[in-house]
Amino acid sequence: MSTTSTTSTTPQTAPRRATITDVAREAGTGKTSISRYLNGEMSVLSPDLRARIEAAIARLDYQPNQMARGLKRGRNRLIGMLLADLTNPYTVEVLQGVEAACHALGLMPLICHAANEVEMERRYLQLLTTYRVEGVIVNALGVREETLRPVVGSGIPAVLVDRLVDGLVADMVGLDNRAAAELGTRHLLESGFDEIWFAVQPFEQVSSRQLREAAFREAMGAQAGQAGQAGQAGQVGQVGQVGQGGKGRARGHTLVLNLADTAEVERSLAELDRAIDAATNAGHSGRGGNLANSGGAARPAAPHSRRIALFAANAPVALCLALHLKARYGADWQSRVALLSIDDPDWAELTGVTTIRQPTYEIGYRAVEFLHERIEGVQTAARDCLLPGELIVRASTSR
Amino acid sequence: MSTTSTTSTTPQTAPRRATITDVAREAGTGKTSISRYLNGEMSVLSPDLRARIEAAIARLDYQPNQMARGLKRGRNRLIGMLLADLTNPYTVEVLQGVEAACHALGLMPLICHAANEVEMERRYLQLLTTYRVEGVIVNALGVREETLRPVVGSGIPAVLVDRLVDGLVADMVGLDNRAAAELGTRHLLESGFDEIWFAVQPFEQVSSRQLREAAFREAMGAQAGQAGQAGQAGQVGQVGQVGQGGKGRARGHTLVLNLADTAEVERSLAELDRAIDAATNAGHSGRGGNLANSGGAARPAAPHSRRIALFAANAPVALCLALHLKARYGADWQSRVALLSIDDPDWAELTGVTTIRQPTYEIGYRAVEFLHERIEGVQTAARDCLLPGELIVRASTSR
DNA sequence: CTGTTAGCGCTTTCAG
DNA sequence: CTGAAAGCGCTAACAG
Repeated sequence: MSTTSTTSTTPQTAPRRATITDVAREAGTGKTSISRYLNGEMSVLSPDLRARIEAAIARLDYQPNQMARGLKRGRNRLIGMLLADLTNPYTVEVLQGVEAACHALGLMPLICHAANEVEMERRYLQLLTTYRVEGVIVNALGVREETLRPVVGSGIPAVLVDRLVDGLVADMVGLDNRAAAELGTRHLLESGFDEIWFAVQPFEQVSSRQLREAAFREAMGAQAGQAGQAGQAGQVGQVGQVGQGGKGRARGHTLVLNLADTAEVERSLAELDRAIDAATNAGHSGRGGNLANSGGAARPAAPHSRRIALFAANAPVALCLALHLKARYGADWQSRVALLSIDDPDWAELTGVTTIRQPTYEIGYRAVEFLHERIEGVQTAARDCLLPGELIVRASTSR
Repeated sequence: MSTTSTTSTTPQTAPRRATITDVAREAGTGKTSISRYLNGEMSVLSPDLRARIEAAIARLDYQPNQMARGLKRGRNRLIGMLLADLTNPYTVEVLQGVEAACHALGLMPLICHAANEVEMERRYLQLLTTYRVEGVIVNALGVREETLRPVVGSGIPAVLVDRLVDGLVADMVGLDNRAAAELGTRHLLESGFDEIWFAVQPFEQVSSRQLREAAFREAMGAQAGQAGQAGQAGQVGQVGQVGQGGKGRARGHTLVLNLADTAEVERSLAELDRAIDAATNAGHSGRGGNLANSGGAARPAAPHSRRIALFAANAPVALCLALHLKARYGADWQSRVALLSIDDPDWAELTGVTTIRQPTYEIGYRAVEFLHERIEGVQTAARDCLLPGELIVRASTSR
């Protein structure tokens, strides 16, 4: 690395940008006409004047100052886009839709990445407010009505993405969580798994997670025959009834994975490991040794063991599970447990994991459309736009 | 989906935000004092006045308008961050560093995602200019000096990330490409591979790709014994000399993968397949049928076959290769070819692919620091900051 | 210590 | 068709 450091501070004499006044002078006319030209009011300009202006602008390489325009007009075409976590492929994809829509509607998105920090979130929201954005699209984490106060309180329209915010009434667009979770669960059930673990991050605060988890439990309860009682929701809730390998009812569990806390994750995964070993009929002795069960190294899972599947509530959770399983059971972990995930990251295809793809692009696009309408003054009651997910079956669940 | 559409357009009567004038009136003083308060010039305010102002601000929930401040001051603390492709994990990681640095330096990054569209790139650069950002950090694709003209021409400082821009002299921070490529190549060589394919996107335009490819060729040429002549660089260049399985010199090839063109990719991959099948001594009758060379279809890799490795110039290329190989050779493709990639995406660990991790966070952080210095007027000659990559050996190359 | 006075660059009445 | 004048919300000399 070569980093010279001749710190010779001397406030650069930037070749001052041309202003509307300069152009007016250069074109031998008044600022008003220039302004008219800039705003496309061509019909009100004589061809001659128009030509002179055009020339002057070119000669001076003039570019109108958006800030100034915004100040005067009271609208700057800026909207804020608050993202909880760019590390999640979901977010990036939604963003693509947002960008496309903004482009189409002449808006400029101010992208703010909270990087999973509630504090950042607050800071950005506040910042967006001071920059007088015309609206905000929010996909955040700990957002409570209170956090959104500075913006919503200022009368700045907001539309929510993926999750609702408790006290707040606002448009929201996202996945049809209930349907998606049900779709996934049914697929697993139909594929004949006897035990399904729904892994999800702490969901008390996040509506989408809540809905997914609830729908999973319901779907488990509604298996084929009679309806089952809903299991209690807790660290590790239990849903449905025990099914003995064959055709009985499949068993359902909820596993909370607090990705923000390594120790907790560790504990949850241990819980899971125990279940897998049990279901799979294979004793597994910790990090050193392994599987000293069935004599022959034949198949990893004993013949009559229960088939177990993991249902990840989103990509980050799925990745966490996959990494763990791979570390524990080796490259061949999928022969032991199936994995299904909501979200469809690139490694899913590579790894053969079944997923439920969210219509991310459209989610982003619609969000901007909603926001745009609000900005234009539409007064409709808060709307919810729930888009369907698409099941992509891969090797993991279709052996 | 439920989307009501009672489009009752009625330009919302937003509860107008309080202005500095309102506060002044409310506090029974002049705007100047308010301004002073806002700018922390507390020492110049009597405790009494100060208290009144404080109260007034709170009462009115006043928030200074950044646009107006910027207009007056001539600086708005905004910097532009132009990204070529958020889909690439590298980009997101760099962004984290950028955000952290901005936070620390009191800057607000305007993130612009070109999504691999040269046109977008131009548009955004232009836009950033009109918003009068104080500087830009550029990580772009087709950027030629010309595209950057609007900004650099305006005297707006710019710092490049990852790649240089031909005609432009500006600070740049990125990976030490030569060292990284050499590191990777040497690792492969030392691991005993007999044939190495360096896969890279078209590199004529992108300095970092160029450097990586060149360094790869050099490293191949500099193998153990005598130096070998540099192979020609072309669609499929050849480097180094043929080595017969055992201890001879390893053979090197460059494979260009134009990810933007499916057909081209197809062709390049076919080329690669042939090589793999040949090296691997195994007839593989793919869906089209091919390789009618070696008779027996015995084990995937014959005993005395050459060991072949792929060296991907970055994550997108690596992903493309991995997906293809998996599709062609099944889940067990890694027993046939080894894969090493510059960049360390999450699926690398999951999949056991060896990588060279870039110090992404630091790259982003340094870029902002450089830019900040420039904004403050530092006049030093253009600097290059080359950070080292870290080799992360995984199963793929360490059997 | 505090207020008055000019604008920053642009849009928008309101008269020509 | 065209321009002069009055600000948008805020800061920065200058005087008190």
